[in-house]
Amino acid sequence: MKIATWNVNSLKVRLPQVLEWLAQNQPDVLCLQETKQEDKNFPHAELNAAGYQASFSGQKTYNGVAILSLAPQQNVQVGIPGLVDEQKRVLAATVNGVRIVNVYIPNGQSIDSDKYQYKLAWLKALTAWLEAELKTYPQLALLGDYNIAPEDRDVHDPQAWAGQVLCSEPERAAFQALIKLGLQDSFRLFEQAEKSFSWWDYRMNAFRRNLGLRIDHIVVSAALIPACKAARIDKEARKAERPSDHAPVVLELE
DNA sequence: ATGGCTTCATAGTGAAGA
Repeated sequence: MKIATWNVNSLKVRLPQVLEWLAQNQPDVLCLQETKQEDKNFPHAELNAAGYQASFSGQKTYNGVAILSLAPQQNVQVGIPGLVDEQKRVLAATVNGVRIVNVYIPNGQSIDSDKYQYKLAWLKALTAWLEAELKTYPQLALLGDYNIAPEDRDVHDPQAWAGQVLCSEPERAAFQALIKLGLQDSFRLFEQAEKSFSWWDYRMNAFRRNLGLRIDHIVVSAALIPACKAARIDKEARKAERPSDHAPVVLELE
């Protein structure tokens, strides 16, 4: 089973690239973030024709998540139960017995912003929900755009980013709080190249210069660890014409 | 250098992303 996550920064713009990526990679599950598309405009037909079923929770302009899968999805859940949030950032479904939780964690903008406080409160709610979700679904993968670089090695210039949003201690502590639920960052289960990133700014030729951050993750429960076979970031997708600023992250399971 | 690029939105001295 191959599962993946990709912040596509507009599914409308990126649909041809998503279809091409599905054809080339044949994932069992692909979680999308920043679809920026209302549900009424979701491209069912094109994805179905490619062999994929889809659940989705979108809105105009911002946010929006979708889960694409070859196999049927059960117990689809939209949003974090009990959290009042207009922003469409969470979608969960069970596929082949694995609980897939797709998240677009808030960006936070800057540490002195209200959005940063929203991010931290949101992460607290996510963690509380996942603690319960893990009891129901021991085989669980949390995939998505976390908007957190967990360690300095996930940052091209740790000194420049020190204390900044995406790298601040409270955000990293929130990431570790998720890990403490009994989860692991699947990317780090395997040897990886130094300076492996999943996002590069559109500006300043950042991709060509590999000035990036690793902020997209696939974190898995203990029960799934033995099944993990390989993890990688697909930098090729970032080289496309008119790419998303994020690259897909892929985990292969037995 | 608080810029730079891309998207969606509207026609803004734009907003937001990361």
